[in-house]
Amino acid sequence: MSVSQTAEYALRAVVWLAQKPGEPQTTQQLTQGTQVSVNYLPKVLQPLGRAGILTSQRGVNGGYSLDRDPEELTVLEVINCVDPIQHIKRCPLKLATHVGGLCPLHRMLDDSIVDTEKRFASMTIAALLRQDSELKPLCEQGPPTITLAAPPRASPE
Amino acid sequence: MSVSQTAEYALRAVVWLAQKPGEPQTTQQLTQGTQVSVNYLPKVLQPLGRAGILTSQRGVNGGYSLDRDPEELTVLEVINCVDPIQHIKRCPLKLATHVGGLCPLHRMLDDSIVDTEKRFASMTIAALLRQDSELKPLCEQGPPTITLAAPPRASPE
DNA sequence: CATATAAAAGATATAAATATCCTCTTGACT
DNA sequence: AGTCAAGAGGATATTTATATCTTTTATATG
Repeated sequence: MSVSQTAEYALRAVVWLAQKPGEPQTTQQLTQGTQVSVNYLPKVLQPLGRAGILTSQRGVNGGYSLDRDPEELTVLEVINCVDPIQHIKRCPLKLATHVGGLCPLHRMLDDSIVDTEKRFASMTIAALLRQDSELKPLCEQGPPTITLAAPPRASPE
Repeated sequence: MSVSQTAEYALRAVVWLAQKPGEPQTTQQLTQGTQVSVNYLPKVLQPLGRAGILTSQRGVNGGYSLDRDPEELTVLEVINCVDPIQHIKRCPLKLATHVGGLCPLHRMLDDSIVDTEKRFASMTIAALLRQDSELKPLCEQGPPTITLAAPPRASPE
């Protein structure tokens, strides 16, 4: 994939939270919504918390909530938070004469990185939600809260 | 990086071989030219051989040589050979209603993969060599063998 | 045909990414 | 204050990617 598994998990979580404004989501709920392992999810969310993208509340009725306006939050920011995109800045071969520039091969590889980065920078979370798609991000078609027609008792696994 | 280390190594090797037509290169020579570990290089080159991108000759005066016209060989082919680019074809969450389509999030991630792929597909090895750059791919300007001659190069890391 | 050379192939080691588990701390609400 | 829900953080496990090492096989050349 173009981004790491962890970064993709982070995006899932942020997109999910953006669809639940004002409703702090517990790890259980996020797991249900994003299909990310309940064990791994906290590890993914912590850097997002430190970066101020989301806030977490402990204790009863706690959970995670998005702390940024989805209109102003870009996909790139989320990715860079958990798994920063690395440019090719110097010649990986450390050739003496290639200091300060890249040869055509590495120039091209870096160009593709820059392009991807631009795409991610110009895409906000809100834009994803707003998209005219048959499919809502991460959601089954029915009301997301009553996914299982069962009480909000998360089933194990 | 946008491509795996192994894929980047493969590109280095192919670019190097393209600059040495008619001169089979031993692992030693390729190592010198590409700075890829002499132990790892064969592992990288073998899939390229199986795919008919290069040929190898054992024994005295043996080595690897490019078996394809650089004008017709794309960066994508080389990459796909050692580390195929994977599209997002199905919803990674396995949502029942997302069969046959991608939600905006995964649509966007896949779009970026497709874009990268297009760039790689439209770039030939010959185009890399032909590029009007100060720097030749992988090569020092002077004779590659005398890398450590120059003293006044105490540039920053 | 013997020998030196060079790649192929397999086995093993190391490092990094991903995932799991367990304990500690926080905070809301009695 | 006591209690319990819920995240934080550390330690560990697993998997995958990367790298190394050793043995085997092919081949040009004397």
